[in-house]
Amino acid sequence: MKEKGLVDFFETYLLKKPIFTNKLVLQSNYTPDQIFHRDEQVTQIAQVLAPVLRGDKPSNIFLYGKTGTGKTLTAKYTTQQLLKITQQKKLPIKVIYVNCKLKKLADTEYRLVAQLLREYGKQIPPTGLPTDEVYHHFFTTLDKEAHHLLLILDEIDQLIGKAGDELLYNLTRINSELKNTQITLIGISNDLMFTETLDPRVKSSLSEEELIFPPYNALQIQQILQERAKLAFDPESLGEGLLEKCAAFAAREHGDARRALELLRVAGEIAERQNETQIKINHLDKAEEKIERDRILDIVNTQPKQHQTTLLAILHACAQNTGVFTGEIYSLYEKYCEQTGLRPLTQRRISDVIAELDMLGIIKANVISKGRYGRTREIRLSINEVLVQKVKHTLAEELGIWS
DNA sequence: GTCAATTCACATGAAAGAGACCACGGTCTAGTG
DNA sequence: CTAGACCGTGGTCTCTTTCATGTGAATTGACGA
Repeated sequence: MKEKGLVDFFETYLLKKPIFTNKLVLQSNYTPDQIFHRDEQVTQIAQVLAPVLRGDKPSNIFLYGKTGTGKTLTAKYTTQQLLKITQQKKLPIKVIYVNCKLKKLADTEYRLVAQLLREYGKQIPPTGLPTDEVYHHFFTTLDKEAHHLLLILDEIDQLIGKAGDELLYNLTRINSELKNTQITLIGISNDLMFTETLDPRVKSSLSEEELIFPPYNALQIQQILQERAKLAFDPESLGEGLLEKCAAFAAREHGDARRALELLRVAGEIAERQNETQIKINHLDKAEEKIERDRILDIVNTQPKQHQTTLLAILHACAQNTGVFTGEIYSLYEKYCEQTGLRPLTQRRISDVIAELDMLGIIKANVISKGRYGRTREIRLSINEVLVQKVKHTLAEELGIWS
């Protein structure tokens, strides 16, 4: 009577006292009514943007800070508050938020402009049109109705990395070409060194105002967690010292509030799944493990075959966590390619693939010079042994390599 | 022993090609009145 | 006459190759003490 068992399960599930009262609050896209420990930044942004209310063009702003320091949140919050006023007073102001990191959405020049046009209700094909034409379309759309556009470009470094800074130059220049409409850019970046790589012209016009978001400290994260936890959980379901521990975890990693919230959410899910009514410290530990494991496995599974093969070669070569070099990896990789019938890529490409895997945090690859014996990358694993075995297994299965 | 030149094994950059995907306009074809 | 199928052209985008240049310290070998 399998069916009966399942019905029972669902029924008892419903009867059970839920741990979460509102899970959405812990999701990263949630904007709370009140922002903590970012008063200074909120006021500064507000001060810079305020002229827009009188119809003047505000300076462009650039927001820096590591992940989870509340940049996006603060920018969204401030513009939302601004919009409340403009709607009351019927001022023609529009805010568009674009996350440039989202693949297939806004990670190239064409796609960004197409995405902006979509915000204005125009349908633009995902590809096929010349970029000039899309720009032209954008210009006429913008200028048709006099208004002021606040354009928030999140993770702008990703966009520039791929599309070049010409795009920003075009955007900052638009204002002189449009008659009725003005654009103010709000750039957000995780990378503090980002503007150094920009064309000086772009740099000076883009970062007329700069704002740095310092990491939260453990106490601040704790308060943020407390406020969210009030909304997200039943007060009794939080174990003793839980939030403190959670905050400490996150503070260890450069004060990443997003991570702290995720940790709390996953810990809650684990507790719920284990039929417990309270989240305890050990759930936090498990949550941390699970997040890391899921992240790595997710990355590994979504990599292209060539990357997977390269990674497998690295995993096998770095058996005792000793450093290995690009050359060794490449010959092992070639062997695997032969086994699976995959066409091997050139060493040049594999060199880049290794660098990409490094960026993803699965391996650690440092360029070292061995003097007379050349220059190469010394590659080490940066995931723990248990996970290595798991990844190896997944990859071997995926690629059909057994050694 | 000192110091500059050499050398290795790649790293790193730039440019260009291949192939997938897509829009658009023109042409062809079959169905309809 | 018209809607839909089909084709060629021209565009973007990603992944890859090819060619060229760069790099940093161990090693080598000339030189002088």
